[in-house]
Amino acid sequence: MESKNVRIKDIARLAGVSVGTVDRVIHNRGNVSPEALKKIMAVLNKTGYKPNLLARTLGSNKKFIIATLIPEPSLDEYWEQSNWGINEAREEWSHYNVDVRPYFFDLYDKNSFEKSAKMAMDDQPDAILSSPVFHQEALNFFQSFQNDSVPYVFFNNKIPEITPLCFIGQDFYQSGRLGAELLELISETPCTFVILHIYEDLHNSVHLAQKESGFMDYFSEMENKGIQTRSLEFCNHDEVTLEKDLLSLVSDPDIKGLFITTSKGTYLTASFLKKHNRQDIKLVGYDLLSGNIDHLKLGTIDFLIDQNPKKQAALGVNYLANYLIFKKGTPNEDLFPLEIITRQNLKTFLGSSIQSHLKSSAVLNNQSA
Amino acid sequence: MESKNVRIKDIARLAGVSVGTVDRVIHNRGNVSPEALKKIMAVLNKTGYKPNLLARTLGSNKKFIIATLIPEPSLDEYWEQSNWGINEAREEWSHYNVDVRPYFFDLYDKNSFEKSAKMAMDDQPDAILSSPVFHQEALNFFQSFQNDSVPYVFFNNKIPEITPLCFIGQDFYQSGRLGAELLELISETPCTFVILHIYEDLHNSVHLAQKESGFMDYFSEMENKGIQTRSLEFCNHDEVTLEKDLLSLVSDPDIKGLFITTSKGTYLTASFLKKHNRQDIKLVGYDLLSGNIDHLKLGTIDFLIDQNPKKQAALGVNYLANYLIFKKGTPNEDLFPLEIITRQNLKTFLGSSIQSHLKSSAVLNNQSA
DNA sequence: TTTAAAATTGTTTGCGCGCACATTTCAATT
DNA sequence: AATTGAAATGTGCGCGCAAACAATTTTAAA
Repeated sequence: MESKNVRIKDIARLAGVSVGTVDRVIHNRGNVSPEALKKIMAVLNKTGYKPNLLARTLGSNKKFIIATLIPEPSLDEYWEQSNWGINEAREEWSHYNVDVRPYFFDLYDKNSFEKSAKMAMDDQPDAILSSPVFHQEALNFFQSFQNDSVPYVFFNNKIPEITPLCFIGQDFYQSGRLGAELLELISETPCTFVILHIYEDLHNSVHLAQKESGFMDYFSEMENKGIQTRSLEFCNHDEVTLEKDLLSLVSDPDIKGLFITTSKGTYLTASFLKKHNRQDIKLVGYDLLSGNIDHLKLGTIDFLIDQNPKKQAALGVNYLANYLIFKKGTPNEDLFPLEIITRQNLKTFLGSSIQSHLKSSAVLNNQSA
Repeated sequence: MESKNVRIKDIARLAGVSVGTVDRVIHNRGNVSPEALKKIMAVLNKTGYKPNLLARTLGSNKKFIIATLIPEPSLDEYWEQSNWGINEAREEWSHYNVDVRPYFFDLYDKNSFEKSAKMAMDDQPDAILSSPVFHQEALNFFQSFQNDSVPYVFFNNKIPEITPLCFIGQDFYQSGRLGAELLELISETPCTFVILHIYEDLHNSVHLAQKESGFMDYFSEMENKGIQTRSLEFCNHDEVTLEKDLLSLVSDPDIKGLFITTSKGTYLTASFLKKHNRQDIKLVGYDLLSGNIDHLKLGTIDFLIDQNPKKQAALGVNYLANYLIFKKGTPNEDLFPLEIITRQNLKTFLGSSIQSHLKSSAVLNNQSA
């Protein structure tokens, strides 16, 4: 019915050379005469040779080290979920030739990033997975060893100046448009919508800016239905200041909806609205943090857009591992579908995040589904 | 830093026996003395031995056949997508010891199901993946070889009387609730919502009934906001009859929203609404068929719920392949997250269905992410 | 020419496992 | 005590490949 898979041995026989020479050609190791090369290439093309990845991995006992560099997960639920993803992939690959070594840094301390990055490099990793939340520091760091050709993959955050092997995350612009659409769908016009960036401090906000563009464009493109938009940044706020600022914001009776661009900001705002009994204001935010889940159930939050930090991180490791071991290419970027969470589908997302759908196998197929 | 992975040889050494005996214990082949068993088990547990799946697969040259049995894809866009998933998984596994053999039957001909099923069995497959759309016929068929212990996985459809190795699909009840919620979110009350089952004929509608329960329960649970519900079945309709029935339905001015439970019914209804300029009626339906995509873009359809037929099918193959080769267990059911598609996130779903997120490797990790 | 160095080619080993097969143990039967 | 055979245990090969290693041929310098 189907021909047996062609092996290196078969190639060698057909080309009239030994397996060693074939191996040299396959791996571009040089020291092959032009004639031999030509013959082997011909056979290789004719037979459509595909190496047996199982055997390849088994045979080579080279160990690969993948360093991961993300914010300390114990301090932040979002990064905790990323870390789950890393650990999951780590576990998957642990039996083979891949050693995933996690490094963490303090989300509020640029120095700690540099320190952890240095420690990671001391391990001489073969690849790096990182979420470069500190723009300038990450820029310095990753540029410094670009010539070392240590491949790296970014997730969650981009650095515009640098092109990693792959970026894994969302289409932030479209994400902003989606937030706008969701608010519009559930609100009565005319009214004012506010896009609100609530973040700790210091971290680069390229992706927040993109969300904002999307949000704004959405409304400016449509025929005027009497929707006003405002943009605000609450940065470096303590809770008291945040509450004060939010109070003054929602005192505007035209405001019917808020779009919060950060996951932590989402539940902070939800708590505020709940406390002041302003559930009339619609709220769209990000991610399945426990606080967000609670407020979604309560109805304080109307929609969540899931960034799926766990899956992002796990996929990052898988891409790199496949790249190292099987020389599989990665896409330049892998932008996840924008998943909308409501009260009624929440449960189905929680269930599957435990036993999720990256089910195929990290080692052999990198390719879609 | 980390101990080298423990091998069978190490187990044997630590337990003071030979690798052969360890092998017998690992595979429950019997013929092992109680003392040896005890010692080996102890070492096995202590070391947390995990077999090297690469080596295991490489060494054994047993070929497995997985038969897939679904409706003819050329006649139906939904099943075409399922078939993509099968082919993708088939390709992934083709280099190894798994041969996926697709069989098709006519969605409108029960006899053809029985015929194809028979043909599939003649191949003596080691496992079967199917979507049992014909209730009684599938029941007969799968019961007949239950004692042969050929494992089978269902996707898309369930048969209540039979428990397959795994069911892959949606939580239909919750799916109905989600449809209800989405309609409610975008409509102004008081009004009437209609849940509409439009299907060809004959196929078992257990999952449609569950969607209906969810839909109805959602509204009956909430405090009365003046929402009426109706349920209708348009079955075995030609286009003319369908149009007539729809016309009479939407002549009721209270009707502000429709929930269509089938993918094909969704674009048929959308076309109707478009043609008669009744885009004021909200429409929630199923799946990314091209007609549905068009009408979602146009705004005739407000929300689509994606059943992800491609991913369901691919995952089904992966589960079975992993089960056969690696003896990996499967969950009893794998219910996908209920994905909501709108105009603004549509693009992100289309992009990733081409190059989707079942990225890990089908062969080695079956385990989540 | 002779000879060493370089370039090219061929051979072998081992990765960890499954499985076929060989070997040993030991109790039951003669 | 000798024989048998089943139960228990041990050994060795091969899966396809990478890489170390060995052998051969070619080239260039003496």
